[in-house]
Amino acid sequence: MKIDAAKKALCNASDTKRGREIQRIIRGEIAQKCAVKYADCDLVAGCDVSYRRDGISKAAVVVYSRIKKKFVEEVTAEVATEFPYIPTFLSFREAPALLVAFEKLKSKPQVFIFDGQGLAHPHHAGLATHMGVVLEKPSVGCAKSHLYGIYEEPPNVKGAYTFIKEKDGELLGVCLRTKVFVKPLFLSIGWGVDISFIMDAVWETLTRYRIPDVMRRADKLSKDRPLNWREND
DNA sequence: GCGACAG
DNA sequence: ATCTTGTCGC
Repeated sequence: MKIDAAKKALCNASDTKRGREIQRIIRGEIAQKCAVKYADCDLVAGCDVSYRRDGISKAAVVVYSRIKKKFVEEVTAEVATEFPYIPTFLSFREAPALLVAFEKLKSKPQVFIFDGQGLAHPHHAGLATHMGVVLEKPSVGCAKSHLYGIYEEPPNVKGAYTFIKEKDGELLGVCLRTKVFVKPLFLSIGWGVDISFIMDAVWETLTRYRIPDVMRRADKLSKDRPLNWREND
């Protein structure tokens, strides 16, 4: 799929100062209303990135067809890791590899799920929101731990959830118990979607594990090593 | 000043 | 995220 050049430029920051400026721009592009209904979507993409000590970042994107009830495409991309991991600046570390992978996609997913926050970010510019704006596609944040927002621990029952809110009460996402006796997930609104949308998108491929299958697949694929892989370089 | 801090 | 050994359980 093609990606707008101007939008791609919002994925690179020389430093955190510039990164914060970009996040302010991203925040300004957040849609006020849900433009698409999950029920009308077919292709859902799960996106993840792994990092190796040799300085390579590997992005993986898997596409699930709701109509066919199966995965229909997988792509990966490796690029040099340029940005360090700094809390609240995750986008600049993961986006470069993800963009290369997205451009390899033959299909056109209508929904993108990321391994991080969306609006549940101090500047409402988490990875999912950031990429949603860049791709101009509905996006969902699916994080394994908390970063920002006020919430309470949901009851120990599968499906139980609580809301994650901004200090002023604005809804950012939900803390969802996907499995009993296991830490809950932190879902948050990315771009162009609402609370029910992100709940449906994650629930769609949730089985016996804590993480939805679409994200587990992307995670595994991003960590796959070539067959002729060898220890010492 | 102190604690928190996606992956 | 990555690294890393053993261990518990179906």
